[in-house]
Amino acid sequence: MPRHPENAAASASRAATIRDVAARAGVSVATVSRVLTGNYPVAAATRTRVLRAVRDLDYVVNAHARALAGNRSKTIAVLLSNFTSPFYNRVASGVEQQAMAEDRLCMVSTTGGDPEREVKLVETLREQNVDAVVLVGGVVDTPDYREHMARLARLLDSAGSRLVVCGRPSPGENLPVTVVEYDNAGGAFAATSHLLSQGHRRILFIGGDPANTTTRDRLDGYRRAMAAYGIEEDPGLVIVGTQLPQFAYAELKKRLAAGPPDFTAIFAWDDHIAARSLVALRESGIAVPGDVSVIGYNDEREAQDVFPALTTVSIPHMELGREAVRLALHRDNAAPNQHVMLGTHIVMRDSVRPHINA
Amino acid sequence: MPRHPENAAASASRAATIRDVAARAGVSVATVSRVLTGNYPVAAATRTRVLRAVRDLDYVVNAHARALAGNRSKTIAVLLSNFTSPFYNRVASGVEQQAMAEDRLCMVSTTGGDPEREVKLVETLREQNVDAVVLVGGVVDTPDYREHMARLARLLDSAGSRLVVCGRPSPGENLPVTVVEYDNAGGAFAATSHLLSQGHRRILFIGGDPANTTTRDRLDGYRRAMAAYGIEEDPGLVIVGTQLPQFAYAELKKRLAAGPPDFTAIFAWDDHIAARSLVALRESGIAVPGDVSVIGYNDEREAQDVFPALTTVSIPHMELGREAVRLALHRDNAAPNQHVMLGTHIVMRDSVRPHINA
DNA sequence: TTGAAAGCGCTAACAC
DNA sequence: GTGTTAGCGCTTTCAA
Repeated sequence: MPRHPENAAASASRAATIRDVAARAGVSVATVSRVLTGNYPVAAATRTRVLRAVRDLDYVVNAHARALAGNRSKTIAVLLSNFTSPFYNRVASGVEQQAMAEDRLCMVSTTGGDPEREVKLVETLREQNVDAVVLVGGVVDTPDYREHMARLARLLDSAGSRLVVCGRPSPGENLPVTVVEYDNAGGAFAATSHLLSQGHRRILFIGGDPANTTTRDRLDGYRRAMAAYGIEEDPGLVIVGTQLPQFAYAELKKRLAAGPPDFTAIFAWDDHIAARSLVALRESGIAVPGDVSVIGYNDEREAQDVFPALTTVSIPHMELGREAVRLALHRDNAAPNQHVMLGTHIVMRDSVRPHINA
Repeated sequence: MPRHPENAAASASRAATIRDVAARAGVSVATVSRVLTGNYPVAAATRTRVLRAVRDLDYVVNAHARALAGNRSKTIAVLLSNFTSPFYNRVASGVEQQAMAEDRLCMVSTTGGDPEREVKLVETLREQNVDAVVLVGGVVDTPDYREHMARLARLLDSAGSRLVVCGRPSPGENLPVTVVEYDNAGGAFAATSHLLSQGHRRILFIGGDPANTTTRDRLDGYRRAMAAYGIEEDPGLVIVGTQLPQFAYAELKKRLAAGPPDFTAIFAWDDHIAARSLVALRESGIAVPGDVSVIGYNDEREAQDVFPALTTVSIPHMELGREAVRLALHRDNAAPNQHVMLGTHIVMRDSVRPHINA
């Protein structure tokens, strides 16, 4: 039994198309299209009729047909290493915010930190015809990987899309890629300098995967600050391995079990590691900041809730994401590669105290 | 100057299409399509030639054309209230995991907790022809909102898509919607009962927006547990308002400044609020769990890092997300509405101690 | 100001 | 096994 057209939308087995709208409004599909895209003058009366038909039929354009017919797909893709790191999420949040402001949809996927999977996802995103692909976070930087990135950048570029890397170094010069960094090494330099200015000389660097670019840069800042104070590096004061908090926790416990700390301050790779270090310290009967000072990185919410509240390095996460989208969408075709670096700053709380007997 | 076809991919202004591949492989587009979708037998030699052409041209299918030509778009959409809540992220993580396992892309957007924006986003997602839309997290449940949801469910359904609500009550019976809940009230009941079994009688419930369904359920569990112990409710022991940690912090400080605590335990709306409560308590010179016990909800990573480590209610976040996708994709058309409820459990740590002088 | 019609790139009958 | 071809729903010339 045929249904009344009035009821069609609510129970139709097939979604309404532009043709249905045109028929109902008594105009051509072209006119409907014009009303909907709004890029062409249409008589007011006609527009009203079309709009009414659209409402009556619960019509929405088919984004795929629209994308196919020439327009881009109006989406920005973000690739994170995982969903559960507040750091990445805040960047993603910034991306999403700006994407929305620029009338784009936002698509988030995770790579699990696996470069291979990252490459494969970019392929898939290429299929989607996205406006830009934003890669967030540090990575293991091998020549092989760089080569892959370079290829992806060109591929995306030739498809009218854009590769943006956010919080990681450029995969190379003269590539059609947008780089949005924060001053990672600078933040580490500042954190270490802060500790040094408080009289600390034996500063333990803990956490992070040494192959990771983020670790490399933070370690670099740490070393430069030490050198600037004329302190030669003690390799025994650098504990790296993985960026898992439990790694740092276990290492610290082991070290503290072996004897009293041979350091007066800790520069933790990030706030999670700092938080777990606080626990290890407390369990070993060492007071913070009484006996040992601790400084973190990232200024995560957690930093305010642990005891004592963490002094840490704040990164402009959201702004990183926003800038990524802004740059990718409004790029100047004359200048193929864009590169900006955002600053960081220290947030002082209660986990650092001057060291007197230096 | 025309380029060599060999170089075309790297610098073409136009991405390769299936026709280019067909031409290069010396076959028809249909054959290329068959090789690519793999749903039809093709001679081995032909397949090899096609695959080579694909590689040579850096060809990837146009997802929009494919979606338009009949297939669904192979994407799952997730709507969160925000990106920065670990709770939502873990659910999103589960969704993404399962989506990937089912060979789907995952699209995440945020609503800022605004029902109106949620509705608008679902519209946009409808344009995208997604396989399913997963709505995560509690919401302000008004009749108006329910009506909207019902409409969206039908709309999505008629477009062959599926609405999944995750961690919030069903918008109504007999609707083509999948509901994946966790036992929110049950968790609150267990948490409160745990406190009661430890001898606590004056238990402060703190945090949450009373209009929010999550708050409603947790408060319900709290009350049922109190009633089960024959304790009549003291409205002065329920502090609700917003789910912002600073709200709970400020309220608690105010109350503690006015005099010694008139409660021996706190049931915090979530772990963030519990963490901030810990800070407020510490600042007011009240020992935890010596003077006051605290229990949280969600078992966020933070729960392990604060001092003392929080006893809390664990929710199967990831499983919630996975189940949402699983159900949405493999639904039985005969049974329009699906509904599952996952259990919660208490994780005991150091923030609860028996209350002696009860 | 509006309509007709030619694609966009792909899949899936339908032929051979 | 493989090729031909008719759409999928939309945008956009080109005409009127």
